Amino acid sequence: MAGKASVPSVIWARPERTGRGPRPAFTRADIAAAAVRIADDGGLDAVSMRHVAAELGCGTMSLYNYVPRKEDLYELMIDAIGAEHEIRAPSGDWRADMIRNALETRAIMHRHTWAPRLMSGVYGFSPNSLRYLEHCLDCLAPLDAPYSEKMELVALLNGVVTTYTANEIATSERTRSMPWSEEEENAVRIAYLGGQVATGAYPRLAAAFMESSGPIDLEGVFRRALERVLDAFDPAC
Amino acid sequence: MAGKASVPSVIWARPERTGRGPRPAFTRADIAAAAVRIADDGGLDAVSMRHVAAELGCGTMSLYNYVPRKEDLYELMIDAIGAEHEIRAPSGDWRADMIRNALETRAIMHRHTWAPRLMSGVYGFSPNSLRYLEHCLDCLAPLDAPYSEKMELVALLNGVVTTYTANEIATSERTRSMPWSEEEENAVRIAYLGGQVATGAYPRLAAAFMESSGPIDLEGVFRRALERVLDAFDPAC
DNA sequence: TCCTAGTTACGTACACCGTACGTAGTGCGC
DNA sequence: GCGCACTACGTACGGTGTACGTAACTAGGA
Repeated sequence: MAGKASVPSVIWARPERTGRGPRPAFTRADIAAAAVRIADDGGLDAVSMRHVAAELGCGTMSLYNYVPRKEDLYELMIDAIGAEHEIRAPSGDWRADMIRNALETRAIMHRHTWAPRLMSGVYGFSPNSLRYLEHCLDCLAPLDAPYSEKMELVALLNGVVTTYTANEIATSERTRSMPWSEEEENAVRIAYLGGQVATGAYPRLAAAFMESSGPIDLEGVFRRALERVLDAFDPAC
Repeated sequence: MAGKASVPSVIWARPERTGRGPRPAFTRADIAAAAVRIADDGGLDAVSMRHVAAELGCGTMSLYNYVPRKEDLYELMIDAIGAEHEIRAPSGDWRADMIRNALETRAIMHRHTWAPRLMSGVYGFSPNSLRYLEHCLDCLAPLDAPYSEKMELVALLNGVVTTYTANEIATSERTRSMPWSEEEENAVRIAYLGGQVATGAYPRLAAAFMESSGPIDLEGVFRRALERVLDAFDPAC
């Protein structure tokens, strides 16, 4: 009556099995693990329903019993790597704990370089996401602020971690995938960017590039950004 | 010798036309405009090489003369909406100027809701990106800091704008696309999330949801986040 | 001036994608 | 024990990006 999908579209809202008919051959964890394995070596584009089904050793369409749409498969993948967060008791120093959490998230994303691309299209209420969110709130207990503000902190921090790490991964993959890497860096930055700057249209950019020296320390930039975000929530600042 | 692609993969590094053979029928701007038009009504998934070619009134494979790979089409799209930034002379108040820039970026993204999804896979040195970056550095002239720090400010601010706006768009599209919108919100948040919380496994989350009241003011949250990030760079704080 | 090399234009073809649909087999709840 | 809900999966359809081959065209060098 209301269209094709009369069932909640969020996969976490439907039970894993209902207890009728033959028992399912796989768990969601199995499927997620297979998909993650494929994405880890082969990239996100290698994750297709056919491919995942083959990895599991079943027919393509059988997968649709477990995962109604491909988007839900992505959801399972995000949840699966969320399990890699090592939850440990808060130390009492909320800044240190949150920095640790952020660095761990970054490490996970570097381990699964497809993750940032998925992050921005996903629901965010998977079991492991809830677990991680709960843990963050736990770490933030010493901070005297309403929960709404703590939620904003977590959201902001996660956003910064995601965008920064996405950038790191993008640049690293760009230079890795090119056979000319060094030459490309020169050809583009000098011939094009340098060419643009030399037109005089971008005087401040030109000055900025003059000032910059040597390769930039990505982790340093990342940590500094974290500190700044945390500063913004620290009453002691 | 070195593989299939012996030409720089960044589209901005190759000239728009080379002056031999029949003159091109379209400019990059034409192509970008067509793609943006398609994405605006029809979503990003509607942007296919065939579709864009049809919109331009040419054969599919002709498009490949202008745009070697689809990824480059995305690059053109991002650059095209970057032109919507209205560059105006800095006011002297760098905080106000940067907030204006951020709000404008947010407005552009709300006008082109597919933009955030593209942002994290794109080179970032398109002409209009350079123009915008130059403008930001211009606005930041009154701020006494090295260029490296100003670059970090711009990066952090852009990251925050992108993630926040992406979230806004994601939630708004989720509730829009569902016929049950209100029911879904209840079914999921109460039946599932509430169910999870009721297990007692997430005490802090439970407390947070108890505390939350009424719908949240998205723009308020956004502005607050901006202010916080700027605080972190303001020597007067 | 003509020739030729580099471009544009574009149709065809291939491999792959998500998934709607139909059919067959299976085992729990009544 | 019956029936129904579930699993399993083959086939098929309409779509995708793009490699390749061919024909038309035009600017630079002879």
